[in-house]
Amino acid sequence: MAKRPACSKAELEIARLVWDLEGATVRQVLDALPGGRDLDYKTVQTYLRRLETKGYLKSRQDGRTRVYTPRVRPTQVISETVGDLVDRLFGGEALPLVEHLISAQRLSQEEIQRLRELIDDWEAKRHGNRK
Amino acid sequence: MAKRPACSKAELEIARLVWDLEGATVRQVLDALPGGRDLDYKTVQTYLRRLETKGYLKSRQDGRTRVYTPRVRPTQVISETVGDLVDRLFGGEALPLVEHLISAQRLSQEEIQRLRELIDDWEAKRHGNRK
DNA sequence: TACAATGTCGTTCAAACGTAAGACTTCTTG
DNA sequence: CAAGAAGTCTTACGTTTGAACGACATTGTA
Repeated sequence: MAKRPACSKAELEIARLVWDLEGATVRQVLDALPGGRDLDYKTVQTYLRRLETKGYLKSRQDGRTRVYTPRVRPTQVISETVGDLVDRLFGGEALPLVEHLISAQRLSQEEIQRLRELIDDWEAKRHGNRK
Repeated sequence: MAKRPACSKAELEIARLVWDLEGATVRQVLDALPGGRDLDYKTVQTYLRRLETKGYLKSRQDGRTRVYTPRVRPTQVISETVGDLVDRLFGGEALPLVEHLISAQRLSQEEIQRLRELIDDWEAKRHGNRK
């Protein structure tokens, strides 16, 4: 698959918002920025344009405004990004990352509870128990 | 705490090796690079120097060679880096990251097993059983 | 002893990043 | 209708990043 140029941190942040919004205009992205993150309209516009030329988004003109939509699946990009982080920061091992999340209290008690359920499900599925 | 300048992806990769080696020279880092990652001696040297000026490492002269050692705790840096990723890519939610690791098969079956044990331990500790 | 290795420190250099400003055009509204 | 808000597309620009080169000093070894 033709590899598109990597997408930078700031761009990634913007791309995620477009995914979440399932397509968005500059303004919608701007409004969706988390409180505290204060970017200029023009800046967001630049990131969106770059994301398009890099192949992460596509866009269509809707009247006077341009609407950007995903062009590659989010999971794809997430996979690449997380993979890179795991490689560089944990030598390719994913488990230490999860351990970190737990010990650094990045996961709340409820989330850990939820995680356990996820694992249970996953295992049930794993060694397919009859109906 | 006086914030040191962020450390880049390539620098991070090098820093991690220094932590793992618990202090290292340029050559040791070079030798510790994962197969496939082919950097010039000078390049590694540059990254180490930059990591020092950024405050992540310190160094002492040992005879003719310079030995670099950690200056900030690895967990500190991991925390910042992972936190940033989680913010930008998952809007601050850590659980989706773990979900991704599981569904994208970034964790082997054994690791998931191991993870469950970790959670068990964590919970046992969590609602402190007397003694 | 001569010379290839191995080190050090300072420089370089193009590309990518982060963040916007300019110059216009087109709606919207007092 | 006049003026500002909201868009578009282009261009800019200092800083980092990734990756390495040069010049020079020391060392192990044929």
